[in-house]
Amino acid sequence: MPDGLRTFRELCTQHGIAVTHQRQVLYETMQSMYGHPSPEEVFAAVKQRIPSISLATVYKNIHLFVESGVFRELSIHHGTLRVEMNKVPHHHMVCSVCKKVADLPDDELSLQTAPTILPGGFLVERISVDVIGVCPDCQARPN
Amino acid sequence: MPDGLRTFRELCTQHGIAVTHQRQVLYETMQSMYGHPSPEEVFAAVKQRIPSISLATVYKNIHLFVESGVFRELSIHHGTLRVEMNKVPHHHMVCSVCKKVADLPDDELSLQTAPTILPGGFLVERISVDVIGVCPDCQARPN
DNA sequence: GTAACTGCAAACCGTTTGCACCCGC
DNA sequence: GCGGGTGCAAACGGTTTGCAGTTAC
Repeated sequence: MPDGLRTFRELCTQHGIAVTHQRQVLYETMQSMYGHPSPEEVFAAVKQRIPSISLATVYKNIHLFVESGVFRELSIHHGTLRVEMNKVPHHHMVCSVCKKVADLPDDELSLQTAPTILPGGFLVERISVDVIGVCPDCQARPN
Repeated sequence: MPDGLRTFRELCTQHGIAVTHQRQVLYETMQSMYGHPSPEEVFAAVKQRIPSISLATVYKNIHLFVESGVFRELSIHHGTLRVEMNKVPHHHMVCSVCKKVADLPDDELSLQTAPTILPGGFLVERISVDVIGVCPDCQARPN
């Protein structure tokens, strides 16, 4: 049995999901891609190894990977445009269950003033801190 | 001239945008709403004062407010699902121009271990730090 | 007067769903 | 053999666009 498959098989067992060819190729492809590609980009890449794969399968499995803890969602957001109207500097508490966003006063969690230019040449405008967790409502609610 | 209009007029002058009735009501409504409502929710609220307003106008003006600096987008993301495949703890540099996300090693910007439960009863799982700014490519590129 | 703004309807695009068939366990 | 996975096509929902009429400056 090739190494890749053995490893992937173990990973699936660990996370309680079934092993399929599509799943394995998807996983390997994602691992090999640089940065944070979109589902469409992943789809295009996987298609080179499995031309018949469908975009729906890619979506279903990316979600499965995220739900089962193999990967993580980059940013938890509502999927719709949200705007900041609070002028006072503050951070956000984002509930990973219900996705609600609450403001967190700056002084509960202070952060040093950042350097203006980071080593790589990135020009810093501001730093956004999201505290990800579970809000009181969702803690109380039975799952 | 009522106070609200005078203030809004000044705000528009400051940000270089024209004053319209829809714009003013939209602004006031958004200011008065709690949290971070979606465009649909804002639309529903504004409709109570201007029943004929269209959703397109709401979208156009929210974007205008964001572009001209009256409000700020809550989270800069691609508008599509992105997944974290890098297991090493790190933060992100998000370019506000091209929206690209690059990883930032944890040690360039360290953060104290967070309390597990915040004063409000929020259960913390992890803290996500985004450094928002302009990437080298976009600094070099003529606007 | 003219450029910008509004409202409408249609188009768009990323994502999800229902279903018939197929495959892993 | 059965339950879950796959591929397809159609549906969905949030957002954008083109356009004709209207308004701000």
